[in-house]
Amino acid sequence: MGKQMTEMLKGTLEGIVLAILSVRPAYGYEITARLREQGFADIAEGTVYALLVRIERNGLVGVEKVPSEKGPPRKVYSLNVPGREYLEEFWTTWGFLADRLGQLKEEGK
Amino acid sequence: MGKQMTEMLKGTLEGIVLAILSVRPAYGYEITARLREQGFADIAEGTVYALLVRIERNGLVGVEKVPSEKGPPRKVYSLNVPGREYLEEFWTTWGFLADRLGQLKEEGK
DNA sequence: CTTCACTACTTGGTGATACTAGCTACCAGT
DNA sequence: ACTGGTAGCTAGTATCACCAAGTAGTGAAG
Repeated sequence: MGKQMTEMLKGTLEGIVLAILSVRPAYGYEITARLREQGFADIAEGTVYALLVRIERNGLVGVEKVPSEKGPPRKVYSLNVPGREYLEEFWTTWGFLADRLGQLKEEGK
Repeated sequence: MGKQMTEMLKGTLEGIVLAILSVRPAYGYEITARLREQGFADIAEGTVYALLVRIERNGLVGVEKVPSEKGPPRKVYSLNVPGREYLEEFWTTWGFLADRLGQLKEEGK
C-alpha cells in the first residue's frame, strides 16, 4: 500500500499477529502467508520475524521447534497466558481508538 | 494510556488532526485541548505541534497568524485541497485496517 | 511590582516500530 | 548444476510519538 499503511501498522501489526496466534499456533512463514492472503500484500517477511522475536522476548508466546519435510525446521509460536491478557488490552485500546475515529468520520461529512 | 496506545497513534494521530481541521480551521493549542476533551488525555502538547509543522511542510495545510488577546499569536491551520485528498486516502486505509481487525476479532472468539 | 497561572508555540533528544535489502539453509524437480 | 519454494535471520534506515525544557505574552493575586 503506502506510507500511511506502514505508519498505521505500527502498534497494530503486533495485535494482528497475536490475534492470529490466538486462534491456533503458527510459524513465521505461515503467518506471513496468511497476512498476504488477508490483503496485507506487502508486509515484509523480515518484519514478521522481527516481531516474533520481540513478542517472544516479551514473554507473550511460547516457541517449539518442529521439523519440516520441506526446508529448515519451523519455529511454531503459541500464545500463552500473558499473551492472551496482552491481546485483551490490545482489543480494548483498539476499541477506544476505533470509536473515536468512527465519531470523527461522522462529524467530517 | 499506555505503550499500546502510543504505538497505535503512530499514523492515526495525523489523520485525527486532519479530520479535526476538515471541520474547521484551528490552532495548535485548541487542537490539543479538543483532543484531551475527546478522551486522548495524555497526548503531549509537543507531539501536536511537531505534527502540525510536519503536515505544513508536506503541503497539506495552509497557515495564518492571528493575534490573540491572551498570549502569543495563534497559528491557525486550515486544510487545503491536497490535505483533503490525503485525508480521503487516510479514511480508505483506515477502513481497510478496521475491516481486517474487525474480522480477526470475530474469529478470535 | 513581583509572582503565579494560563495561553501559545518551539526545540533537542529518546525509544519503539516497520521497512529495505540483503543473507543462510534445506529440499525437490528439471 | 540450477532453479524455485520453504524457512528463518540480520544490519541499517526512516518515521513517529514522547519527554523535558524553554520562550513569550497576558492578566490576576499577593
